[in-house]
Amino acid sequence: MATIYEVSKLAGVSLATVSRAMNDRSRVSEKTLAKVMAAMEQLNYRPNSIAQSLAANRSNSVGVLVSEIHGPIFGAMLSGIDAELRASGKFTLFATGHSDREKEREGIRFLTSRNCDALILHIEALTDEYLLEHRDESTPFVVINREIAGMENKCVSLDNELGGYEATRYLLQLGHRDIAYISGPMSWGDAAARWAGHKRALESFGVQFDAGLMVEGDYHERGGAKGTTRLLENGQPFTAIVCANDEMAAGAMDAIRAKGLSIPDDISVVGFDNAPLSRYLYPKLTTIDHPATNMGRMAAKWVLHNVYGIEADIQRMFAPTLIERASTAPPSK
Amino acid sequence: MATIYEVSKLAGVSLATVSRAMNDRSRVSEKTLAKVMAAMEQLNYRPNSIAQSLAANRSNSVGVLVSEIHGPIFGAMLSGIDAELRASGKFTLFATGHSDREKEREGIRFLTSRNCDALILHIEALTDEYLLEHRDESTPFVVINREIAGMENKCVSLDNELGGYEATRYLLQLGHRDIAYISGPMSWGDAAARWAGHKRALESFGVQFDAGLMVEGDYHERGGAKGTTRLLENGQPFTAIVCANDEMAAGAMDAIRAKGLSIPDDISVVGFDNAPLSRYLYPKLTTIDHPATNMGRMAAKWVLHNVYGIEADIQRMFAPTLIERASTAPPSK
DNA sequence: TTGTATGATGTAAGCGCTTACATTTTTCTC
DNA sequence: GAGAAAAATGTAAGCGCTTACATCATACAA
Repeated sequence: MATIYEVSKLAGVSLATVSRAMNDRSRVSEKTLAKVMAAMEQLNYRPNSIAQSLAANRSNSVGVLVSEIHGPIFGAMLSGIDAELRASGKFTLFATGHSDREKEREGIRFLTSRNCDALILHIEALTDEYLLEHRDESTPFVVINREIAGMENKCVSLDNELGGYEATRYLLQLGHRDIAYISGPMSWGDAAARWAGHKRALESFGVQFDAGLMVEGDYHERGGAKGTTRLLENGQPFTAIVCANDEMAAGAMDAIRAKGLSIPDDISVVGFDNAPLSRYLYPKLTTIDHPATNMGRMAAKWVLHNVYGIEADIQRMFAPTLIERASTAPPSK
Repeated sequence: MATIYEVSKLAGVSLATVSRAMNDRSRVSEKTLAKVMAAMEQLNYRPNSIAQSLAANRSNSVGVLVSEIHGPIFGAMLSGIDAELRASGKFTLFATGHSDREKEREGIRFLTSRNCDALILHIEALTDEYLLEHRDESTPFVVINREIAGMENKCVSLDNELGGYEATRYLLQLGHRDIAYISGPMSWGDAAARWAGHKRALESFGVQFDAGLMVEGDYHERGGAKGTTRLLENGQPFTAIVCANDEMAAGAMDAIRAKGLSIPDDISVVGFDNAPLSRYLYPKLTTIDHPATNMGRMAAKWVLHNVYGIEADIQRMFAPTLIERASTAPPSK
């Protein structure tokens, strides 16, 4: 493999000039630039990116830590990150945190040990406090899909409260008044926010909140099914149910059908995330779209802007939108 | 950040000894090792992995090129790769190829430009010829989910023919004899193999293959729906349909229902891949499991073994298995 | 004792770049 | 056309490691 040294010799210039020709063309005369380019071409020269990193003390790579890559939205997220980063010639280093506190910490260490210039973190187990403590450490990071008080400027997140609001508002507008709700684990920020949005929607329509129509779920299909069964057997009637994510909605649908009820004639169902699966449920699920790809892009842009000084408009907060499909209808009577 | 130099000074030994203490303990006396470790501890020394890469001419990172990360099985695949690679301290560099020939080529160049020690390729657009031409280039690679004649030893793949066989055999065993088939694009190796398996199953049960029951699809939901509609309107009766992947099966289900037929009572449906969506279809889809995670792990092991000399058992070919769910039943009459 | 393996450690030359600073060349001003 | 500013180029010192080779210490055999 040709090195910069050979190029400089062939072009009849110094090392420094070749380096400048690559990194800062403005500081090289046109004639020289042409000579250098020709020499590079002739030798099929490819700069050694590792050597560049060492000399420049910048690795041009950013680490991405994702909780579970096979989850419904991480693929989309990673895809957005990759697109944006690659367009600027930055490498994406990938690692998984498995929603486990120790593994997430270890993942960060691992990525950091490769001298990443920045980190994009999609993590669930590490506490806000931990992140706040490390906010000023040498490797800068953005947190994606999570809102941390005290470091909002390092967060790219979804307006979950608004999403929760929109989901319920849609049902209210259809005419529903008895609306059940299955939340995510309430200790998670997004679950709490979605739930808060639900209550705000009820309030704004003057509907009294009924504690008997709410169950705390776990964001999994099983939890959705169990919660729905419980609500159904409670005796408290309802004509619609909002689930704090699509997987629980899938479970809810099964549970509803298992009771011999039909969707949406007897009960309307709304999910959250617009995960791929939501399009395949029967009937297709009305849900709240999670702009994961765009959020991924934005996290990448944040890094490009804040770490590499590349011009970019940063949008921290994303507004989710309702996707109307077939699992909802006006209440039957 | 402390460097190896400071460690050597504090420990009262030379640079070389510290380096050896890190890389090849056997060549350092116990006493010295202890001193070095103590010094490292005291300085909170972390080796600079970039410098190591440059000096050792090995980057300890492997590039992974995936066609579409948000597709149904790539997440699982990447997850397996990451798990295996990280366990050996190797970094995973990620890039996307978007199933486009030029982008895949560019993705390989991009990854290679970071001096990856090896590449794991999940690509669709680049031709066998291209890969064969580059098989002996400086950066070794494995191809995942694809079987290339002439370089089988660099391929980790699924026995698609067997999968196709199993899918149809299952229906035959249930008693079906009129079995429709929607293939993937026949120019793709896996689509052709699945189709071949289907025909072999028919043969082995002495069922005459009927060209009127086969449609070439595109691996997408729409294609599955359109193909099924066509078959249904053909007039040629059938009691079961095999789709060469789950997305087409989803489309097929919609088309079948649109004709007022029921699944599985009127028509049984079998998919292929066991993608997450298959569990959410209604009724839940009987399908062929694609062991993507294990194949990812295996591709990583291939690299660990062939590039880094780490002991590992390599299995090139994976056998898919049938997952029985609710979309299939014996023919009604 | 001397000689010779053997093992432990040190010396120093890179790996292929970037970049501060020095030097040379060009351009501009009057 | 002299002098100064600006632009282009060169020199050389690293960046933080690995590793071939040299050196030194120790153990053991004859």
